[in-house]
Amino acid sequence: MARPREHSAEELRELALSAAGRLLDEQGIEALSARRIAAAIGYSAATLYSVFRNLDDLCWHLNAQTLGQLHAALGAVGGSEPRAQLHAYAAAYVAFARAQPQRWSLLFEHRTSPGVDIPDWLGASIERLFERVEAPLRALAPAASEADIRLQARTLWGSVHGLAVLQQRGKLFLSGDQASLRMLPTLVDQYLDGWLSARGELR
Amino acid sequence: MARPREHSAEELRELALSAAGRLLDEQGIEALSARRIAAAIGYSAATLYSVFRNLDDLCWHLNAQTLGQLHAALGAVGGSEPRAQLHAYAAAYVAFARAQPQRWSLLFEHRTSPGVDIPDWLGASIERLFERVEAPLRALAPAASEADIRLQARTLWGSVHGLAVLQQRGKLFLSGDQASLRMLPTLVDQYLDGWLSARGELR
DNA sequence: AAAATTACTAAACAGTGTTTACAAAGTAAA
DNA sequence: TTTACTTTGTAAACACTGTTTAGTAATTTT
Repeated sequence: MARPREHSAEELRELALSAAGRLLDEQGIEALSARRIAAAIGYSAATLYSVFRNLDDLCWHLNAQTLGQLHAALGAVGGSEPRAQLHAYAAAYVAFARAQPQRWSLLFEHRTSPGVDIPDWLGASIERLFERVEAPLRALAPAASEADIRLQARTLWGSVHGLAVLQQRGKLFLSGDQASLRMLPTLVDQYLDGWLSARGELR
Repeated sequence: MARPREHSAEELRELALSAAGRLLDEQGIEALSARRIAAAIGYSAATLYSVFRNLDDLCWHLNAQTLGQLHAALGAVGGSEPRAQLHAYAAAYVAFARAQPQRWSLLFEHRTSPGVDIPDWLGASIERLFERVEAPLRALAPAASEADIRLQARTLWGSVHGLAVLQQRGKLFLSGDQASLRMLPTLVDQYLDGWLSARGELR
């Protein structure tokens, strides 16, 4: 009963997100402004506010996309043996951070206004990252309690994450360039060895 | 031979930094604007640019202060046995991140303009963090090569850093509140066990 | 044809970092 | 003492930012 939309709300969201993703990849976080995103899809900045609550909201949706890509990347690693699977996960995780530096840093450095919490669906998606790691851990130590598996998964993955963070901060922290490549298997192997030997399941 | 300064350049830097630190602690990163910092010390924003290259530069100096505090906190941990010392370092590191959330996140999340690298003196101060960890590691495995010690120190510290990062991102990543408290000794112990048992030096 | 409804935007507001032209204040020379 | 010089510090401008609002233009319904 009134002027029809140029694009549906869904389409608009999609357009804005893909334009924002392109801007992010090509020009970095600084380029993510309402006016620039809008201009890239031929709309005015104000229109974005009809499909996103604010720019933070748009960033969360961008982060959801990124998490999807990360899940896809992790899903693609072929795993025969559990330990090899964990190595592959860790390598894929760090490789993703290296290949998508802008998206990855938006994912973990995007500061929301104080008091505003991360949306639930995003937290749940992050939780799934940890769960991925739990399966191989269970296979490695079938007798371990679920609580221990959860703890081990989060500890191991958190520490892998730490290496990814330091890798991104790059030259400042690690002297050599391939340093993080050597660090990663060292971390995973030694951590698992320590865990399994304590459990008497090392072989 | 001209109008004397109200405060010397050194004093001004000092004043601005302490005002900025106060703003940061009390109102968060968002409050770190040139006009607000300047107003807090009774100057205009433009005056800040006579003692700092830009606001990024001011932030780096703030980060240098923070690193100083962090070094002090780590220096205060009494260490008898090497393994206990490493535990104490890790606990102090994570405790610092928890006690000074704003300063800590400015330290690691402060995005500099692309192409602008972190100043050398700041990188050197970060390097000293790693070196702190090397000493106990050397004591644990006197026969280990220097290269291995360096690798182990950076891997272990990087992973501790990862847990600190996830702790700060808080509720989203870890369900329980004291989860990171249990994760930390688990990580350190298992990592060391894995390393030492591979070297045949575990006892 | 008139009325109603919706899509979209221009413009405003309050803020940001940073630069620049300038006034004010003091010292040094005359 | 007056003039010249030098330096400090700032107001104001510029080009941005996120966000809101008032209003126009386009379309459908009556």
